[in-house]
Amino acid sequence: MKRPIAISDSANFYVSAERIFDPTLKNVPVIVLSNNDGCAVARSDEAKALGIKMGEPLHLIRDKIEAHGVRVFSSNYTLYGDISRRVVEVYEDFTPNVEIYSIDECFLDFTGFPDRTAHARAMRAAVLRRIGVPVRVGIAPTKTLAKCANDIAKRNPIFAGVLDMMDDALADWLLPMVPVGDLWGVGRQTEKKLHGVGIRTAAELRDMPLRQARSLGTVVLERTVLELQGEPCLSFDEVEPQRKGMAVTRSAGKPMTDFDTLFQAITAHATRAAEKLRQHGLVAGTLTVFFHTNRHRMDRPQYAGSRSTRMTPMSSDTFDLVEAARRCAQAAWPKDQSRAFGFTKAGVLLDDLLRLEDRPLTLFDAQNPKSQSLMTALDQVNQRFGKKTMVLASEGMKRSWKLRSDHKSPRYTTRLSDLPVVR
DNA sequence: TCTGGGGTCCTAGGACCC
DNA sequence: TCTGGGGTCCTAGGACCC
Repeated sequence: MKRPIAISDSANFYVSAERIFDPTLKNVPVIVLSNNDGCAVARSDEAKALGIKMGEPLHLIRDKIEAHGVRVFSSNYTLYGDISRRVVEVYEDFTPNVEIYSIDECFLDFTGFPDRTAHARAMRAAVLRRIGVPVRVGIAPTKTLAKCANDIAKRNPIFAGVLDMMDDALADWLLPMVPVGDLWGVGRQTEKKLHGVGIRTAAELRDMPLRQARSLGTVVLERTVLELQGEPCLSFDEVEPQRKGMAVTRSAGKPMTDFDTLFQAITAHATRAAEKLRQHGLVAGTLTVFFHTNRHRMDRPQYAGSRSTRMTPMSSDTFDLVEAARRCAQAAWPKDQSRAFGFTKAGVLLDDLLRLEDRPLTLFDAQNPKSQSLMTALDQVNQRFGKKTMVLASEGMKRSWKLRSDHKSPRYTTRLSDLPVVR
């Protein structure tokens, strides 16, 4: 028995969110800009009709904005996050199993509803009534097909925002009309390759031999083919996965030419990154700093610098992160002083994230005068991990006692020379 | 001159997504 | 002159180990 998966997404979500609080925005062209007001990241249908493209730079559309009275907004992610959460609450009244996929999309388990279309219509009406945001729903046996159904419902008003594609015959009828490049997981590169072997529609991709899909693309394309055939390869997952990395990056209005200016930007990014870590209750194990010149200006000297460092111990402390970022920035700064580089983009990336409470215990820190004695440290290790714990001394670690999670039994290492003298 | 057969881990880069 | 920000996953290749 196939399990029906629905995907519900909001139309032009950021614009819809702005419209909730300002009725004068209805039926007029509206766009929402990216972080630095650099380009359009959301457009109302009316704005799309004017030919304003996703990600189009603001300076290229100024004429259109003036000529057609397009209403322009800076993005307000706090607001969008709040509205997103409320929409999910409504979904939860219609199914117990909700997987949040993005700020405006959820996968919903529609198992057990005899009339799925009616159920989806009722859900749609409830979201519109309670939150004020229009949503569209696609239903199918796999995520890829559900996304596809959602897309078809979005483009064809005849479906009134809901398309149930659980029926094979219906899928057989619709898939030949879907361009292969519109599929979830098929981007520009893959589309080009598929066109090269004569595959232009979703139906043709569905019928492609698995082996050919694998060799033309990767295991990802092979999974897409299977999903199109109705075999689920992407699992429905209610629990939010632990995030793996985090980034704070910005473009600079004016090119940054000296180290102090760049470091000011890096400091701001590292500070923001530390806040974000603490918000999520996380600590970072690796920090990377990068910065580069304007890549659209190949006539100017180009330079891209980046450096990573381990955070030992793992931290979400602003001072720790800024200090690590400073060392990285200095190390990555160009040695060639003869050329003046203008850096227009810089960022701080955090990796190897861990929940604060899962962080390796730092029991002994040779740099810290208050650090505990070796015996106290051993006591704590034994208390926490019992007799299975091994405590080793090695040249491996730089500063602190650290749980080596890659070993089967917990193992602590420290530098021999860092061991305190035990009296 | 010949040049094992496993592994693992790490990194860079590509592709895709919202 | 201007041209966003924040994520995930996959692969290939090198280093290193026994």
